[in-house]
Amino acid sequence: MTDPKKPQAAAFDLARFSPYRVALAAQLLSETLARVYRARFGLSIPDWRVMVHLSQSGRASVRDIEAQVVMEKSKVSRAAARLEARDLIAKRQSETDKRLVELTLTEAGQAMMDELLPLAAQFQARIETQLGEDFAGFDAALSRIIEAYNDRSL
Amino acid sequence: MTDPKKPQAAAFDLARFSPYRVALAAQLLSETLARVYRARFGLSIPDWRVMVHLSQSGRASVRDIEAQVVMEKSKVSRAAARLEARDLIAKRQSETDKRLVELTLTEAGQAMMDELLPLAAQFQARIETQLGEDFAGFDAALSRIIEAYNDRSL
DNA sequence: ACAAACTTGTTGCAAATGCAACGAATTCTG
DNA sequence: CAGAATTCGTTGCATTTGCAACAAGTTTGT
Repeated sequence: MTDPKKPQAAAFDLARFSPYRVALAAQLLSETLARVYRARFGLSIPDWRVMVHLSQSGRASVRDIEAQVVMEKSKVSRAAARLEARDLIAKRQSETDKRLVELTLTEAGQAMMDELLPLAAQFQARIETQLGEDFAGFDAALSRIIEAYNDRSL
Repeated sequence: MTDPKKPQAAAFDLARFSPYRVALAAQLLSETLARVYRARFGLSIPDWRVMVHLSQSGRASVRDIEAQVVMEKSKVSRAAARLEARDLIAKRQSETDKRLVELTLTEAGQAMMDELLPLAAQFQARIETQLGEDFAGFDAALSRIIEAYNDRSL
């Protein structure tokens, strides 16, 4: 018999709380990846996100990256400054709109991504293998969450 | 025909990269919750995690929380200091091992959790509803990830 | 029983972060 | 077209973070 005085509060268990579990999974995956990025390429996660986006889009402004990669613009700006200092990307003022800064990969940056992206793809493949039949539901759930909470709801 | 010069690098797409998607989902969920914790209770996420753990375990040392809630001990220590200053938790030296600090909820802290936990439970229920049939696979996948990456693998 | 090794929690410090403010550029409005 | 409002990127500032160093306490090995 359980103590009738404690209303049990639905016996809340942090270890079963999805927001906590997602945060934990994200942290573990990020740390694993960050170890590779950092050790082999000297990239932080913001750095890496900027590099990947440029590798995909060819060129992009700070604002583009802010929107598509979901990082504060100041974070993007500082990542870009770091990457430019290392000559991995080039920054130049856009000609059509002089407020915008056009970011592009340099050759060195391109070369780094040629080395890095296969590793990332491999990591992705590994995750899919590890999750097996659960991957589909997992990915679908992520899509729903991302969509549902993408603006300031609740 | 695609350009034979670009090896395509498996056409890497950040938006399909699971670590990125998980990080994004975690960020969105955390922000949503943090808004509630902060606005209604003045708690940061580290604060909230400590409170929840104490609410479950009754008493715990910094090290216990570090292990079970996966937060750096300095983060736990500082959260505990903040919470003690607000009189939401009590800190005292353990009698059996004087290195340890025993943390417990004060009455005020208990009262806060009595108000907070139902909201959390409600949020959890909402997520499960939103994810519907995908929730099972989602949760199973999270378990696998958490288990697989919980030590310094890769 | 004693020294060495380890554990626990706090703190100093440098780096990262979020936010607001800003200057420059552009768009909107009448 | 002029002035107001908006957008863009950077930077200053206060806060948070992670890491290493540390003091205090405990355990281990002999």
